[in-house]
Amino acid sequence: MKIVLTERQEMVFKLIVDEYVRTAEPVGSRSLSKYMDVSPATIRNEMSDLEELGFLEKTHTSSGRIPSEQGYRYYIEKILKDIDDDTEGFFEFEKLFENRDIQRDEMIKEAINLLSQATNCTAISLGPNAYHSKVKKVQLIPLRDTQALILVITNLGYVESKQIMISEDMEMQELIKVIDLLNELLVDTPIAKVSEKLHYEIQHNRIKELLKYRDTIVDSFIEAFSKFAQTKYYLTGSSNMLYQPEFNDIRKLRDFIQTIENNEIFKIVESSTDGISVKIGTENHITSMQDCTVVSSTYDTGGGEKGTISVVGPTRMDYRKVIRLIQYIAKHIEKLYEEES
Amino acid sequence: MKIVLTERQEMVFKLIVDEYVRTAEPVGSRSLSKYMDVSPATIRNEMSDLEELGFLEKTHTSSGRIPSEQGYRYYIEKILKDIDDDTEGFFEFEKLFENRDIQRDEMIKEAINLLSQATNCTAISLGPNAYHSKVKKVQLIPLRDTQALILVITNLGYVESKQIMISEDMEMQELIKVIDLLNELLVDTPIAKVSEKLHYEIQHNRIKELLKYRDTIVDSFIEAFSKFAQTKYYLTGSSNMLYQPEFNDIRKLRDFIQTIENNEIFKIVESSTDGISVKIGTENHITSMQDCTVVSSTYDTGGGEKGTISVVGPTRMDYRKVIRLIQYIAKHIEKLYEEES
DNA sequence: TGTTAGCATTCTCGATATCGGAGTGCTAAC
DNA sequence: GTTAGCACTCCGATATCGAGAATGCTAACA
Repeated sequence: MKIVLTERQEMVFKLIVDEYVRTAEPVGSRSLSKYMDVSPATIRNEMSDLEELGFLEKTHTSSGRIPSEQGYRYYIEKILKDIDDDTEGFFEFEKLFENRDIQRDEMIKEAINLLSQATNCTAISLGPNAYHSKVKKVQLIPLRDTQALILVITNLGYVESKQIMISEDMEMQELIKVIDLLNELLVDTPIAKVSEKLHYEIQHNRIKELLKYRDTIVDSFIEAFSKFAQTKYYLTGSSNMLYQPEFNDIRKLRDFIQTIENNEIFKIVESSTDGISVKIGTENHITSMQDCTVVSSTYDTGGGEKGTISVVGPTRMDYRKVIRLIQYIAKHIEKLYEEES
Repeated sequence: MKIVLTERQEMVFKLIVDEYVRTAEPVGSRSLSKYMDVSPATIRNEMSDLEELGFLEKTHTSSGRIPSEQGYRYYIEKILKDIDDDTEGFFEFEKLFENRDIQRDEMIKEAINLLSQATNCTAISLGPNAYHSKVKKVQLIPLRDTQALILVITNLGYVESKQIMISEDMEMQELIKVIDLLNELLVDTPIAKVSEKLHYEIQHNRIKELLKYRDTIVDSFIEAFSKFAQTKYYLTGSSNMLYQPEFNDIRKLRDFIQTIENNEIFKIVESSTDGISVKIGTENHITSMQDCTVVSSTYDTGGGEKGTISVVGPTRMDYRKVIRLIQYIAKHIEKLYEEES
């Protein structure tokens, strides 16, 4: 069932959220009365009703009110409904995205830096990994007598390498043949299918040459291929938000740092669905994040891959600002990928 | 001038350091008397003398004693003098280094993980960067019509890449010529000298072909080269040490986290000289690290490059354990590099 | 001369008490 | 439906107190 608030309730609620976000202090009726032309007593009555509806909470019997999780949820739904596309206040970001001299990955990294600064929260970029791009070329480059470098390059420009030892009983001619064969087999194969394909070919004995070096060369290549599957992430700005009053409790502070260092935070971010997702407080299912909200947006790279931009901050964050920024950045990154293809 | 302590002073001092390291509490005369067969009063007299010599401190007029920076310094010098090479208690590490299936960089990373766990401190691995290795090969790999990947490979097996756009007025034949020329010029040139050499050649007009594409291709290559100069680092375990009592003060905790996130901590580690270096408290010149010690050891990669293994922890750390471990790990990494060359 | 017992003194730390301020809920009047 | 007034609650800052753990000093002892 849908709860409908009166206009004045709406106003009281919005004022409380805004004020609480600004000050981190429970909001009392008297301070609200300055913004409305009714008396504190009237506002108290409204507050009492809003509390009964589940939108507000008290920290103790005679404290002011703070928004509840449900309250935030309501507040955010309203924001998501009328997000504008205007870019007011995004000057730094526009300047960044207009810069043609910076490579895409660098640009994403810098956008994350700006995002964490602008929001005073932790900002995270996740993926995309190269798992779904296709093999473009496989190479072997001799470095010294006993050593060579194997290289794998994908159609999207990802590169992985691995050094290998060359024992004396391998002949260079033979090695080159192996590489040629691998190229023949693997070019245009999606990274995800490489291992499968190699095993298939080996089992069916189509490639006798490969077998001879199977243990060393082929395994090394498989290892190089598997590196593509690692998700690339970048996280920054956690120290900003630690100065927020919600982290005045030293245990919370420590637990949060640990959550970040253990990469637990990525579990939440990874699980986010397409489009914008907002996970408030207990919705995160991690104890040390019960006072935090994670806002994420995925972006599409065109190649079936998705990346994610996220902001982690106290539940008491400037949701409008955060959501607008994330959406803006995600769109622009998508555009970067489009331009390249 | 060299201060000589009596045997009993030596004993009192060592007991105080060990006890303080264990409990993080100032050590009183009565608790020491349990380990020595003299009365607390006698020990108090010794303590008083040791304080006058600058080895001990009080936290307030009637508190027990804690070691001073000078005291730690003395204690550490003694440890450094008689480090044994035995590997007692290093079982986990030995197991790791014996594993032939793991690549060097992965092994270093895992050793750093173990190091931070074993010491409850932050462990850091720095470098080596590829700045002093030599160009082995330069490549251009077409990806799509408008796009190509440039690759730079060094004799030590380092690889850097950069994607570039190919405008329509460039001809593939021409590009290949440029690459050939670059190879001719640069192979065997140390990365550090590449930029200089290119500029010299361009100025002296020896390479007309290059000029035509100077803005795009050559600059992109220079950018790829410059990536080699970036130091590679790995840091882990900062959340362990935050639970130590010296970080009970929330401001210290926050400031320390910030120091780590701002990479300031690397300034200290980078500046460490050859062999084992121990920087205690204020020797670090960073306010948020005044209660910390940084222990580092460099290791030699054989190619003129050096890497560093470091541990950052409270001044009250188990110095013997930390120093032995770091030395052991550094030696083994050096061995890994030797085996490869 | 070195060691030790005894004691006044100092300081920390946790528990308890006090008090002003901010805010609420309720009642009664407008 | 709104508002003034008032009793009540709770927080947080500050002060006070006492127990406990050390110390330094003095004087006695071997």
